[in-house]
Parts: sequence; C-alpha cells; structure tokens
Amino acid sequence: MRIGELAQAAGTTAKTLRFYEDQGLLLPAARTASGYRDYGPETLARLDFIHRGQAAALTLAQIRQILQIRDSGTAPCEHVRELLGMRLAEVDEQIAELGRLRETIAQLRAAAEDVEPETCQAGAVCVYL
Amino acid sequence: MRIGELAQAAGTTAKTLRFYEDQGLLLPAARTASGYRDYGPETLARLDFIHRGQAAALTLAQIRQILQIRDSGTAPCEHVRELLGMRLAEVDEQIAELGRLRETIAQLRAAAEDVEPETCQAGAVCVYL
DNA sequence: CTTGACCTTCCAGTGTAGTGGAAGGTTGAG
DNA sequence: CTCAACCTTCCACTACACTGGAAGGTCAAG
Repeated sequence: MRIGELAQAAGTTAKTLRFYEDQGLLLPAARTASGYRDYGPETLARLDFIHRGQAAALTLAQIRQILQIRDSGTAPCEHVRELLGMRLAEVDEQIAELGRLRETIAQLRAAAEDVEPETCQAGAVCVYL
Repeated sequence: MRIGELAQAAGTTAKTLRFYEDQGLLLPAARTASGYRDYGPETLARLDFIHRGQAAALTLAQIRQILQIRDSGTAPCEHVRELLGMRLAEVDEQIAELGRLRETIAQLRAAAEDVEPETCQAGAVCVYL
C-alpha cells in the first residue's frame, strides 16, 4: 500500500502521514526498491486509533505515549484509563471556565444594547467593554 | 512615562507593550531625545481597555479593530455590540461542542473501567479507545 | 518517448500572544 | 567615573497540528 492510497483510506493526506512518522506516531514504513513507503493494512487500524484519540481530544503527544506502550509489548489500558480521566477533568474545567466567560460576555452585551453612542467617552475607548 | 513604568502600572511587561505597538494596538509612542518611548497617562486607559477585551475573550485582532475605529474618530459602540454578539455565539458553540466531547470521553472511560488487560487485541492498539 | 500522477527529502510558514536573549545606548546615584 | 538599572532594535523561539512549495526521482499509459 503506497502512502497516497493509505491516506485516502484513512481520510487524511500523504503529507500528514509523513508528519506522523516524523513525530513517532507511525513506525517507519518499509520501503520499495525505489524508496517508496510500503504500508501493510495494520497501519490503517493504527490511524483509526489515532483518529479515535483525537476525537477524544487527546493530543498527539498523548496518543504517541499510548502507541509506544503498545509497541513495547505492554497493554496500554491502564494508561488509557488514566489519560481519559485526566481529559475528562480538563474538559469539565474548560466547560466551567467557558460558562463563566459566557456570563461575562452576556452581561456586557446586555449593557451595550439600547444605549446611545453620544454617551461614549473618548478616554475610555468604549464604555461597554 | 517610560515603558517600564507604564508596564508596571498596567500590570504587564515592557516587552508586551512593544509587541502591542508592533501589532497596531498602541499608537507609536512619542520619543525622548535619546530615543526612549514617552507615554502619556491616556495610554493606561487604552491598556485597560485591551485587558477588558481580553477578559471577554476577544482576540488582539478584534481589539485592534475597535481601537482603530475609535482612533478614526467614530464611536465603536456598534462594532463592539456586534463583536460581543459574535463572541457569545462562538462561546455557546464551544460549550456545546465540549459537552459532546465530555459525553464521548465519559463513555469511553466508563467502558474502560473494570475490564481485564487480557482482552486487549494487539491489532486494535487499545479496545477502549 | 513523453506526459502526468505519484513519490522522495528538506525547508519554511500558518495562527495566537507573547517570551528570551544578544548587542549596544542612556540615565541617575554614589 | 563607574555601576546597575533601564532603554533600544532585531531575530529566534514557544505549543499545536499540520500545510505549502521547491527540486528531483519513479511508474504506468499511450
């Protein structure tokens, strides 16, 4: 399987696959006599895993960690559970923070409704913010 | 007022103020005979405005737009209302997206609880993700 | 034999909001 | 006069996940 074919099958680009190899997410591929990368079908499963990790908002660095544990012959389950727990806590924190931001913005916008431009003071740039 | 003094008064650094000038957020400062930047007190109000904009999660590019409207002599109220409305919609979208992500991760983590590592298949990298 | 689609490497840039550091000039106190 | 603390410009770098493009090699069809 050549790189373009694999990229299409995985829904990504050849450029990205080379990048992943460079970043240690894909193992260095076998090469044909002429130097083309030659992938086995198992690489597609690996790319699917990477995509699932991204769907769970893991960073490429975190996904690489899991992959390296797997590549070393150990089952990465423990680590995956840990990462998912961490991500869950982070996402909860992000949601809470965005909720606070939403309140701030909503109040500012409410205050900015139905006010006349004449009340604007040049020194303050804008009284509504 | 020299740059370090202003930076301290505004709760930021001289480096950042030069960066802001470079980005068009601060007007080029007057200079002393020896080339030092010399700020008037009105710059502090401008920096406060920038900080309020950042607290509302406006980007520096958006804050610059408002500042340029103000600098052109027009009251930026209309534009500020528009930007705040946009930010509100964006934040709502982000919150919704994070909520969906939270569900995805929570389900994955729940499935990963109390399962034995033996069930892991090498080909799939990790069955829980 | 040529054409076009594919592949290779390597270097550079995207956007965000700064930060770090080098090399050199200025200011004010002792 | 010297010294520290300040200032100047300029260039590079951070994290993140790619993307663009140049220069050149390979493969299959016509």
